[in-house]
Amino acid sequence: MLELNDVQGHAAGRPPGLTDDDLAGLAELPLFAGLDQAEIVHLLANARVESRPAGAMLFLQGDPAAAFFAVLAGWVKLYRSTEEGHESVIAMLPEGESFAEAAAFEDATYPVSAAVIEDARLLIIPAQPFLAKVINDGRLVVKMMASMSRRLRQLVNQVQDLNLKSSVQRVASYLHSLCRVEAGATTVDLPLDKALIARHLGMQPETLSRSLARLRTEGVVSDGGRVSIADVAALRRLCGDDSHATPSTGGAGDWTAGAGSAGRTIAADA
Amino acid sequence: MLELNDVQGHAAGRPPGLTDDDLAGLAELPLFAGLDQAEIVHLLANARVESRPAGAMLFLQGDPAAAFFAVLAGWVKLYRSTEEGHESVIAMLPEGESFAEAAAFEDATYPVSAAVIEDARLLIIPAQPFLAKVINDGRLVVKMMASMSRRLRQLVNQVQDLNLKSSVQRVASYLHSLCRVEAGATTVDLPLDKALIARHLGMQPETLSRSLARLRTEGVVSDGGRVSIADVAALRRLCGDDSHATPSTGGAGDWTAGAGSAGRTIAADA
DNA sequence: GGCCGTCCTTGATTATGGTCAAGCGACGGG
DNA sequence: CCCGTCGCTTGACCATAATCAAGGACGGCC
Repeated sequence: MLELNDVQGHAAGRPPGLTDDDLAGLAELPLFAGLDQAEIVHLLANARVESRPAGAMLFLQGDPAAAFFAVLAGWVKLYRSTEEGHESVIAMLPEGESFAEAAAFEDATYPVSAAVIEDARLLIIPAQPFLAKVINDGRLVVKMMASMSRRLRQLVNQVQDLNLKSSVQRVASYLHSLCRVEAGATTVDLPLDKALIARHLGMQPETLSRSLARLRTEGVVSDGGRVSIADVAALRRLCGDDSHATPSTGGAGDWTAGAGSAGRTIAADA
Repeated sequence: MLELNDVQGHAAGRPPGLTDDDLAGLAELPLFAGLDQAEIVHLLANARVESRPAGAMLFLQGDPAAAFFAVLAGWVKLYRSTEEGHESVIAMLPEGESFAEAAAFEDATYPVSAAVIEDARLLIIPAQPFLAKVINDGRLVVKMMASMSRRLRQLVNQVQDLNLKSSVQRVASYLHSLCRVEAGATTVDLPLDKALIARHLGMQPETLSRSLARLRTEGVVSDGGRVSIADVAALRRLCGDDSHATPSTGGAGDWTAGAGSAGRTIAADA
């Protein structure tokens, strides 16, 4: 468990350990988009950078939410688990994603647990000082809300997909979300363990395996972590995202946050 | 479809049709909690009240989100549907709930469709003027974010329940969320059609029926819309909400928004 | 190289829930 | 009163995915 309570210290300068690269990355976060570096550094007074190895717990569901986070490098998962060992992965977050803003700004507890799934560098931002600065700045408020709104949409998608898509369709949607092209052939790299992806898609690893096998007849060939797709348009047709009223959110089911293999999924923002 | 665009008019007084009772109800909304009536009325300049019969559509997924809503009376459902006629009910909202704030404040589109499921009176609040007032008021910003945060938690719960609970457990959780007592025997009234509840719980009506039948052996007897529960504590044990780290969110799986039979589930808020 | 991990796949079996179909009771209208 | 419809329940059957179990590929390590 991290020590989230030492809020004191270095009120002025840049958080120790935060590189120029990091700063450039943060500027891509919806939360900070459009701000210049000086403003960002000002907001991040009290923040700090920490490295955590894969497997490290960041917080448990129910912990008091004193801080929120940004992933500078590596991957983090948000999940819930039952005592029988079953777990539901709510989100897998790559470099360039922030999380737990919503929980932190309330004086509430984290609604999920968070763990590092690939060695990570994290920016840890104590909530209170950050919010004090944000609340009186209209621009920041809008960004903050936009961030939360994005999460809401992701979760709505997740609920809908769990309810009315088959496992094959969910896998197809996930693969489609990894594609960087609209049509034709392409190849994507699975960013993480298949077991983890399976849980994120709400299925067992065996089912993911079988789903990929079934997709082979549709021109989707997976070899290790590399998946080659003969026809992205055909793949999209398999997703079942026909809905009948969704010309909005871009592509397929939008399988959660940072699906893009390299992170930086970030949108230009309003 | 409602006409959301006539934003002009009655910039000063109380929205026409808004009764004292309504105002008292609104003061219970997290969004308005702690504000006096004058402030609320000021915020609601431009808002208006409309009555809609059961079955009326409020907006479709993908429509531009120009306004958000509060339910003054009746019930509204938020849902997604596929062209095959399958639908996933994201939320069922009773009197005293507001919805679509998140979508409206962005210049985005609604991520779900909304329809009246029980004759309703609605407060329709055009987003732009409302937000202009909110953004510069720290108190309101906090409330707005709290509202969105609550929604996030609900959705997280919904995802987790869909992932790792059986249909019987989901029904048990739902029933438990309707209980007003912590232990002992009680009786609850199902606020809506069983078919609707089923879809909200991510199952078919037949499965809901069968789940209730299975619960009969556990002291849960349903007769029409009335369900008598022999032992609430025993019911809670069936929910599977053991997680191993959730002393927080009060009771069981927290099956979405306004579960309380009479509406007014509202929390005191921070 | 040989061994033992982990990760992934595949097969066989089971269980959960969806689908199709029939039946029942309540209600409302002719 | 009869006869619709509607909402709900029940049954039979089937599809999907979970579970249990085994085996294979790969990589690290001695």
